[in-house]
Amino acid sequence: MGRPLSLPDLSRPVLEVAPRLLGAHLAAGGCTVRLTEVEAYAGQDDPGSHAFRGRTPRTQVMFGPAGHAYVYFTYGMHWCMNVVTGVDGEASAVLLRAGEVVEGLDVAQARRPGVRERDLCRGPARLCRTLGISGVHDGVDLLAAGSPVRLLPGAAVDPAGVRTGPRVGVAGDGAVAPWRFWSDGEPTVSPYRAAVRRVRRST
DNA sequence: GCCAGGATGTTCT
DNA sequence: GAACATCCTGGCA
Repeated sequence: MGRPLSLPDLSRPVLEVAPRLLGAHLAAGGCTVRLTEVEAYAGQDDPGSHAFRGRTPRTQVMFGPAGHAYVYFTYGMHWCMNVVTGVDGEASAVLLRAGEVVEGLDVAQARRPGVRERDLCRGPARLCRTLGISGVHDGVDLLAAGSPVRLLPGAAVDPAGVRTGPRVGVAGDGAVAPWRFWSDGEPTVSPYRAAVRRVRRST
């Protein structure tokens, strides 16, 4: 702590930007969230990225300039939000996995009745739901003053408290880059759940 | 408390 | 047709 409160240059490489987004604030839907867990997706270099197989209508925002929101719909009912990083055309982004509500808690709890405060933004889909983020926010400029979703400077995080981990499920030939970043000791960071192949109900 | 399984629609092969 | 960067509910310890 104690470092000046400022946002990282989002046009830098995603693995550099991701840890520096911890502690930043995300304001939307009358609430402000302090980011506590993020995950980097490096586009062409990450088999787990939506953009790995190339540009599609769905992922075209990831290929655009940094500072925009890439919001996608998954599992039939959940929205997840990324912050596009890197230079134009690189398709890298940072998935916002978890956060803590620091402003507008009453609004958040009204939107999510019965949910404990620490669970409001514990998980990428819950974070979006609590903030009211959906597909209409796909591609918005997070740095524009008039945007419905804004990324703002927050509380600087002690680099020593930033923990990293390789993503399980992504096969790496040799060393695997630490894709996930989270603030140590944050109750809003959920334990990692190994990817399980879902068995679909037979038709 | 933890674990297993179902839900639900868009995207891509 | 199958996968999917997930969440919620119910059952059991």
